[in-house]
Amino acid sequence: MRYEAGSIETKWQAKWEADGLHHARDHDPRPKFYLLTMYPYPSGDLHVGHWYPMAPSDAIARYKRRQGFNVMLPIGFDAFGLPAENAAIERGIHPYTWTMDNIARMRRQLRSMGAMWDWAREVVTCDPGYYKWNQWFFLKMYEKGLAYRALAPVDWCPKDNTTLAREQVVGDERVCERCGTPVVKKNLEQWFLKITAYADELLDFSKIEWPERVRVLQTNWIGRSQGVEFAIPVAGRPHTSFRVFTTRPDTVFGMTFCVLAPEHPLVDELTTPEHRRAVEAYKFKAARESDIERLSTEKERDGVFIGAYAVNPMNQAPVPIYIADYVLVTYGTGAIMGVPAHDVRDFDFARKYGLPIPVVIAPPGWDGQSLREAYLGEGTMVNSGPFDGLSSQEGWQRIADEMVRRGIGERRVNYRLHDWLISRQRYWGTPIPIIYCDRCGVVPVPYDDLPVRLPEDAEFRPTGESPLRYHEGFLNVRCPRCGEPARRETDTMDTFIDSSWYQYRYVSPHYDAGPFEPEKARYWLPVDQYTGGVEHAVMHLLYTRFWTKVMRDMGLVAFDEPMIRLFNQGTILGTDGNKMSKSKGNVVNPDDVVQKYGADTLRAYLMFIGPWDEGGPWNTRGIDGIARFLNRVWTLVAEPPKPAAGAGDAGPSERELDYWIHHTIRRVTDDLEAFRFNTAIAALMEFSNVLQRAKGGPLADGPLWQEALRTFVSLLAPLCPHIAEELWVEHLKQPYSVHTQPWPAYDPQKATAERITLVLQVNGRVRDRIEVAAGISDAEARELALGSAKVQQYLNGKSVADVIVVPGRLVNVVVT
RNA sequence: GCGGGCGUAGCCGAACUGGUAUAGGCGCCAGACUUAGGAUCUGGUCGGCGCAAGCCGGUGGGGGUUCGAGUCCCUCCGCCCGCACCA
Repeated sequence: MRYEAGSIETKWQAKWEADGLHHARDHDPRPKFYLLTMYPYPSGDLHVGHWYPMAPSDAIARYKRRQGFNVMLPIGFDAFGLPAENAAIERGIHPYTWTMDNIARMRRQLRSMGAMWDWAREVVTCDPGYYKWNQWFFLKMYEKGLAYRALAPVDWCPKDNTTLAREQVVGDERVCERCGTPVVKKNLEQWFLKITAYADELLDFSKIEWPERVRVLQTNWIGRSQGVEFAIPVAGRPHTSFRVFTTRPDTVFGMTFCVLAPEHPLVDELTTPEHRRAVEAYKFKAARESDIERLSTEKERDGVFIGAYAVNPMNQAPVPIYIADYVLVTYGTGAIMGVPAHDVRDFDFARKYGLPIPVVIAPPGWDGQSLREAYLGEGTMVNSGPFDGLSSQEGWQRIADEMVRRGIGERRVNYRLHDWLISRQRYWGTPIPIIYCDRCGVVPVPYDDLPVRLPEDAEFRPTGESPLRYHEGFLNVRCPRCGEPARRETDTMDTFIDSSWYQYRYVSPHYDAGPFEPEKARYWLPVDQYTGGVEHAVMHLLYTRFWTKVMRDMGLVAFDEPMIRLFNQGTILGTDGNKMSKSKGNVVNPDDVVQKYGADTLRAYLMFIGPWDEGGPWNTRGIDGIARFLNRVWTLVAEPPKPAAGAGDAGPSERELDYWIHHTIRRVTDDLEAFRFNTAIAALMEFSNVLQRAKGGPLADGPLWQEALRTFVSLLAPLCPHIAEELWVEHLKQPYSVHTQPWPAYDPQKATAERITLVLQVNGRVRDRIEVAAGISDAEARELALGSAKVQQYLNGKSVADVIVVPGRLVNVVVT
């Protein structure tokens, strides 16, 4: 009989479901284990890439449960976002309909995997019962000053006449994904969350076990730098100055110019009439091109003199003021001191415009000549007035002290991290619960009025403008304070808000008195193990850490980090080695694979491709190997031994079979513990090959044989849950369910082979291999090695300098 | 440019703290069973020389440490992924 995956899988899925086998109970004496995999976005483009993160995490969940944990493995959908709205604009389907249809399709498809998801905890973020709490959190943050409104540069598409979300700006050319027009920056009033208030704490990873890679990415993204911010007066204007930030106050005497960002607020005021034309032209160019030009690595640094001069506060030297787009308005103060001798960019700039390049930090052994390139290292201060002769490190502190003493500057820490811009000029997202009243100003929506619901009867215009701006019923509202007519905020929230706290909602998805039920949260939280793609390293994974710290400071949770451990799986690629995409025609549809091979085969294949964190290309032939393996497993367990088979081979001895049982338990246990699914499956394949041989021999059908089969099926169960259940219950006649049986334990004694191959080397080269008892003493091993005829052959009269014995492995005879 | 990672058979990949390189799978070759097989089973499969026993070479190149290096150190080459004028 051939193994019929289809009927077996649907049968057990139905029974598990009916028995509530996968429901995670809130009150349970077992230790809890909260395993979370990043929830999927319900795009219409379903492929096997959705299974790749999911199947192994289900195997972990099943393994952990067998280890005695009360495991929660929830599932939900990241349901807000741009593709739904684009479908609405392009095809006239309402985003809600589009999203819910996709979710329905995905639910069915995901269920066919046979994973132990607790569907009773499902969370869908576009449900008002969910996004109500986004709004609640927003209001709480607003009260604490963590949500604020400010003018900010955003990406703007001049053709569609609308702002674009980050994700809508595509390609190296940074164009609008819909019309291909290059985006520009535009200043708009936007809502921000004050993530920078937590920048320093977010740099502390001591309470989590996350991959080095993610920690490095987050650290760089936050980009902490220490320096001094100080004021530079403008020449001839006693009351005008601008501030600059520097990490090198020790170089301040080398300043020969200043640069303001083109968008700096003082530019217009300081520009002299004869330079206005050039300045305006440069500003225009910078606004239109900065983001595009930035991509060319060899872009020449340029700028424009604005006609005004600044005064170096340390030596009163006047220096020209330029604008240049290499100075960013978004970092530091949007202005810098130009010290060409000790900064690469300033050096290039000074060369281009013929500005002097005086050395103020002498490199060790400096000959007094001018520099060929900027010198960035430490050295001795020169040309720096009273600070001459100091080391640059000491000069750093002394000049900083002097600036503080004179009240013109202070020590400062700057971050690359910006506050989180959450406003989206989009319909399909959580409405920001704010009302604008002409009399009362910015008024938060009262908590009792939450949720602010998205109107269903929205009109999606081809221009891409948010329907909320034209929806009279949504827009017009009474001010909650004075009762006069007012307007709603029409922007919605970034969807990364949804994913910042979804793990908390799974704890009590239907709870109505708060984002989650405190008592249950105390039991389940935080997440013990999180898995997902590394592409979220500096977005979602940073935001959710921020969110947790805010919740902690609100008294909602008592811990500092949302997820203790993190694992980043790789990406599954198409048969051509490229990322799977519809346009490339290399997409593998899991439905087809399940139809042809069954879910267990697909699961095992995905885990067998290679290390989980590396991903890899889909290989159509490779899955045939797994299908053959499961067919052999089926025959092995379900069909009675045939005495005639394997006549020439007596198979393993009883001791050997016992060894294989315990050896395999150890290997599979260690591998699952470390998420090494590929080698766990290889271990099972080896075991099955041994069992195959045993089946033809005298051991078949004895008690040890039965134990071997039970062990094999038991170890296979987390990886291939259906076939294991079928074999366990129907053929081995063991109690339902294999998935609730204790994980097999191994006996370390039995897991050690009785006899081993001892490698004999002469000067590190293998010369002989002999089979010996595993427990052989070093002295015995030494004697056997020296007694080996082959070893003797290589000794050949030379004197033995040393004999190195590695117990259980080898003997190396060193001769001279 | 800076940061992180990687390089092992024809292909995907094993190899724990340095200790038999290439487990397991794919593919390929041969055989068995078959009317037939792209089904199934069995055996073989790093390269060179050799009838064979065996010898030699071999983990991107070169060098080093060590009794012993895929693993550690230096250096070069190639590939992938982030960030990219951050003052």
